[in-house]
Amino acid sequence: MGETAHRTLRADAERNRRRLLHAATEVFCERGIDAGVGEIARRAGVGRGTLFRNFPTKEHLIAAIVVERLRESCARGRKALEAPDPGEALFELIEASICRSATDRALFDALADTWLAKDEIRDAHSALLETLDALLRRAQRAGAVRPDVSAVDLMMLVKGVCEAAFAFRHVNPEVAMRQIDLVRAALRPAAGAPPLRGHPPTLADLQQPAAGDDAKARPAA
Amino acid sequence: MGETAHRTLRADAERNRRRLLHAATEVFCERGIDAGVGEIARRAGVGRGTLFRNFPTKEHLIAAIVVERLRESCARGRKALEAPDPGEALFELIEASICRSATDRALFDALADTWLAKDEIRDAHSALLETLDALLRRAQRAGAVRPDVSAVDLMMLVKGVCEAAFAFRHVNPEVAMRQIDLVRAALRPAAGAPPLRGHPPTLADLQQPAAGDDAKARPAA
DNA sequence: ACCTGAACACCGTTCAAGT
DNA sequence: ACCTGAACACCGTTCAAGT
Repeated sequence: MGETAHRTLRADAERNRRRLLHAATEVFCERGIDAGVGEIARRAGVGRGTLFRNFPTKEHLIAAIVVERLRESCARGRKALEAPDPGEALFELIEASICRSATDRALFDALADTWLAKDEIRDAHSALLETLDALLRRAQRAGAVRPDVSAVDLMMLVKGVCEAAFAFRHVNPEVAMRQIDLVRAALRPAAGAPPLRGHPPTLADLQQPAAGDDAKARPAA
Repeated sequence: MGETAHRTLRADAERNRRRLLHAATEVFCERGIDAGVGEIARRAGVGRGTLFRNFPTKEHLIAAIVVERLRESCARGRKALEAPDPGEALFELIEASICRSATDRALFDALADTWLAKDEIRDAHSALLETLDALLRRAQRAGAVRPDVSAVDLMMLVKGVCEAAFAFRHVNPEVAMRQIDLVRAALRPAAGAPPLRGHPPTLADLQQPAAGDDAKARPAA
């Protein structure tokens, strides 16, 4: 298992795959996720058929990008584990995530049940969550973060803030900073504040095979 | 100006319009926003053409639903202004929003610049924000909420939490409760905590005509 | 093996013909 | 005035023919 697990491709095929991923990242950032696959293929300099040879479907192409971002984020997290101040290491990672939310938007979009159903994404996501958990526990041991929050709680909070910050990226970049400050305040060890209700959600909670899709999707009204 | 500003429709037309809105709300909740307009028309018992006579485009149909939700939410906010405890009135409204996020998802999706560009949505959104502002100031005067957050800060934070809660609605409903508690902690008047950086974003900040679309949409990479 | 673009199916939208 | 469904354009996906 490792980097070259994907059975070796012909040189030109490998190059096309990389070009497609690069072009797709660009195009999705510019025109949004609904951008046509035709433009992606054109910008990558290949035929439309080649896109579907490398990625069985548009969703798979998106998933590949998401996995890339998840892995990068995980790597940043592991580096942060070596930083001297446990609290600041965690907060700076959060801050970086929020600031990168323009480009990493796909990352956070992927943390919904639809996408987590995909195996590769779920695996990369688990790895990230474990790293986040290590960072969080370290910060908690140092007394920088309240002890009752779990990594899943934190991930959800940050996901939300990132999406909100992204939605308003054009109108006022300063609000992102303020959201970060609010997250810090939420995580601060509370003096007389009540603890979080319920019990801390665990990684396993997120990995129940998404019950929806066609099982019990009927709404009330 | 008022409720019957929309010039009177023929009886059957008015009925079709309502049926379409109802069917669309249902279908979007079940199958998501990408559900086909064909199914909506079928469930409403009208031809596809009728849908486009009432709503010039699928986006307009969605916008109509969003405006409905924004108005409802605004009404709940005004009612909360009359509740005795200023702090709890605000927090309960937030809690209600998060719990309704499954059905009100469209509401929060609409608080991105793309949608705020639409006049009707922007107006309904302004009204909601003004109500929220009144609730917030009242809670701040009562000392229940730190004085440096603005209604826009709060709206963004809640939007994020709602979307995160929605994304995990199937896996663990308890996490929503915990997110609410985190929001409460973030808003608590902080003892020795640093104030939010920058200056409080105002309603006007959100209403700059979204600069994007085709002006300066070029990304870095 | 892999690439390509014409062909297919699907969905949002339009419009000529109906009442 | 309003309704309808066939027709159009567009986009994701497939596949027979090429190298």
